[in-house]
Amino acid sequence: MPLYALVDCNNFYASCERLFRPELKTRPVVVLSNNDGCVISRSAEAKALGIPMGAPAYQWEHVFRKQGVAVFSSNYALYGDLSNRVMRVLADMAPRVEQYSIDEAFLDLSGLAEPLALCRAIRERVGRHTGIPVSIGLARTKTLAKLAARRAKKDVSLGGVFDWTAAPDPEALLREAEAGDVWGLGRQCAKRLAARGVRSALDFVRLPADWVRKELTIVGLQTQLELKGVSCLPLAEAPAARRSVLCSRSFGQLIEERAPLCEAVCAFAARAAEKLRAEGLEAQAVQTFVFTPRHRENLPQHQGQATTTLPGPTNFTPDIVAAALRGLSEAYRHGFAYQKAGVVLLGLTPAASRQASLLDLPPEERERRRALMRVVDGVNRRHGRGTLRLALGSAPDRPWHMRQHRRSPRYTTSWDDLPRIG
DNA sequence: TCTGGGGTCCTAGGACCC
DNA sequence: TCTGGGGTCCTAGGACCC
Repeated sequence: MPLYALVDCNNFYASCERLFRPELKTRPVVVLSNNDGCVISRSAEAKALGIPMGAPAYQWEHVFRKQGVAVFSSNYALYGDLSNRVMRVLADMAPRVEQYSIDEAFLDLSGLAEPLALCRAIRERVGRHTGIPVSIGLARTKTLAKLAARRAKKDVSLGGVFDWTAAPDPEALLREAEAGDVWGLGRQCAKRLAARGVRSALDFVRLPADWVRKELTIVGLQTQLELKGVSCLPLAEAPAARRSVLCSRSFGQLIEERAPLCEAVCAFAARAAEKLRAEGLEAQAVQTFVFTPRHRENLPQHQGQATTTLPGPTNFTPDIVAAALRGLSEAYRHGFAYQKAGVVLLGLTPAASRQASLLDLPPEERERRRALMRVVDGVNRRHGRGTLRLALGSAPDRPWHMRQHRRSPRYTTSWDDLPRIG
């Protein structure tokens, strides 16, 4: 019988910020999204203040001040590094690990003699080695393991680990879970289910399978089976090949003019190409998009999108930037105030297994370009992103750069930011 | 003044082919 | 008079996740 554990870091970003600021241990902590836009992580104390996930920061400033909430801009260098440390502990202790997100991992514990004891040991060691508190759920399927971990997090008396397989009355557990809390049943789904009188996970399990298949597609049916204890989602140890690379930002202020949009798109395309090279990939197509703000109906709305196919797979920044700018001239309409733009790279293939083509540049020229990109990437790695960049005007301190006023130091990944003692 | 960014998968519909 | 059917591939849009 299959057996899965889900290891979930508690309030991950907030916990990371707290690690290097022990005086915040009992204070409410929140972490804001890019652009300091909305709340994306909350400590238990912040949740207790009623600050919801996704809350726009400006609407809660008064609460932050009055309640002494410690507010941080997101610091992905820090979170990524701590995530790696957590994952290393898991890899050391569990036979098979699937990193599911920056703060979660599934473990396959099928056939182990003492899975519950192992989970407790894992929780203890992750805490001791990294300082990050985790909750662990143990169950026959991934979907049930998610629910179990949720329960482990909510009910402090469980000591951070909950074993669904040992529950005397699993139906009662499903009855207590809301349908919308089930992994795979999102907001739209929950709304449609509610209209049919489905409130709890148990209600959902009891729906006729053919109705679920028809109305919620194969994905909904899988979720239903998983809740019944039939495992449909295997552990994915090797990460799936990446299908797209995206770089997009909301601007610090709205932009109407073409020139600053070009600068932004140029910077996004260059950053996306950098990611591509870091993973040894090439792209076959470049998509550019622009959006006006979603939340302001009084402004004229426009979403533009255009995809440009490249003559052959490439990760050469100038080619990708040029394609992105061609896309922008199609996507852009004069007279709209844009709030966000982005570049997506599609049709990804490994650079190493490249198909030769008649349209290819001569080998010397291709090698010259590769060498150029190697130098640019090397300098930017050592001296900071954007040290070397195209001269299309993507200078720092532009109006489209994001706000990030409250970022913590890069304690663990930058020598200059090492914590000082005394 | 002010509401994130980065991914995946499924489905429907059209183009194209034989 | 009468105008197939089945397969594949691609894309756009929508839903989901963290």
